[in-house]
Amino acid sequence: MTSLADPPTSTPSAPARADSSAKRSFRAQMHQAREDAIVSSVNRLLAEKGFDAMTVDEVAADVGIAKASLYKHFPSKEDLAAAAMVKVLRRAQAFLDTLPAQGAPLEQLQAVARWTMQVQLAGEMPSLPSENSSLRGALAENRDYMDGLLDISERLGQWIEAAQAEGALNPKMPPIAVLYTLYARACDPVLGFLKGSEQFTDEAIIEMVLSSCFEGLRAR
Amino acid sequence: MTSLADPPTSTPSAPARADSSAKRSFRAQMHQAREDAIVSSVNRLLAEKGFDAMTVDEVAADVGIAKASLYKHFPSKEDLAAAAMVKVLRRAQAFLDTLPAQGAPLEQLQAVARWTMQVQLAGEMPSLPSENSSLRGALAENRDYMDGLLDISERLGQWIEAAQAEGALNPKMPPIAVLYTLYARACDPVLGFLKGSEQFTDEAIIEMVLSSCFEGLRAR
DNA sequence: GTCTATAGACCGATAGAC
DNA sequence: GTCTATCGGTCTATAGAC
Repeated sequence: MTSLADPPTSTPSAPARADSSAKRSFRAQMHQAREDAIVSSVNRLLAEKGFDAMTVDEVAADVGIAKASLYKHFPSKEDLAAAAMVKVLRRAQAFLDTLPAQGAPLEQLQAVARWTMQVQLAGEMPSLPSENSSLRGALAENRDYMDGLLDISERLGQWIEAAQAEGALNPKMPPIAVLYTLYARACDPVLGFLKGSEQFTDEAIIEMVLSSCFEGLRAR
Repeated sequence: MTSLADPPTSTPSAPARADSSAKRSFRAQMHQAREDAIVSSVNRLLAEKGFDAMTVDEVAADVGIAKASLYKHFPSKEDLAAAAMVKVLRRAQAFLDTLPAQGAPLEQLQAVARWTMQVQLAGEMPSLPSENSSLRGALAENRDYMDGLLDISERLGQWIEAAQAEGALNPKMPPIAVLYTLYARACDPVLGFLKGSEQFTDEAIIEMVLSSCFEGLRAR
């Protein structure tokens, strides 16, 4: 009875509007809006407390809906978190799309690192437990997540190899190590530490970490 | 920690090892041995699962004692973790003591970073949740922990400033940022990622991360 | 009438505390 | 070994939109 796939002819009484403003049924819009609100809340809560400390009651309260309604959208807490992770991957992909295709590889990589740190300082970078937890498994099963992650790694990998080929990046470093090092900037605790010291602006913090990442601590 | 049957001693963390025929009662020795075993187990479990995922039942089972006995030694899970943290601080202080006092500051700092990464790869670096959690507060209240952390920060700070003064470290970087960056190496997820790739030895991983930390990703 | 969201009680398991 | 709190997840009954 429950047809998840929405046929285009859902509302019989609704006259087909001009295609310019016409869209899915009112219900579907509400559904989508609620789902966006859920993912947005989860994203923030995940960023500020982490997966284990986040409770689904909390999410429901934050969104302003009943917990049972949450489970109409996502069958488990893991799926909730996975949806948030997929969202940031989509955001990252969208950011990559904005980068000029012919830019210098090194600058592309720096731009990406800068972006991930901005997202983290904005409190919008979900922190997933690096090792343990049921999340690992759930994410590994999630097609959207894995595809997105692979796509991003692929694109960064191209730039890394190009930057090494043209002598901009240290060629002695395995590309995989460079990739992981960049990913690690997204959850670098140094950002939070420096922010907590209240001595620097967000911009200054990002430039410092970016510098230490690419230029190193040693004097040049 | 509340010392119930502790003889009046001036120094809280006495060696207590060499005195086989010493004054300490048999009970006290047993007590100490059990406590060492507990802290050791907590240290390992904390390193491999983190504070939230670690249960005290697990700790009791791992040590091989009753859960109730745990509470004879530590009044709460937080104190358990704090004891493990204090232990690694003590190890770190002991390591700092082994460094030649007249060594080049930069090399001292590199040696410290290398040591923390070795400890982490050995699965002996307890990972504490950087932000949230009740642990933060408990640690901030713990005198031994705060004193040890301050002492280490002090000594590293001296080297950092000395290294900058002699032009070995980038003088544009605030010392506090350098300090946090070095601390962050102790919990750098890149080590685990690279180890998981099974392409490198532990030594190679450490040298790569050490290089990226001090030399930077960019070609020199 | 039919569908769906809501509020809130409710259950089972687990973990910390004692 | 027991108590108690919490949390993930479910269920029911009511209300309202179509």
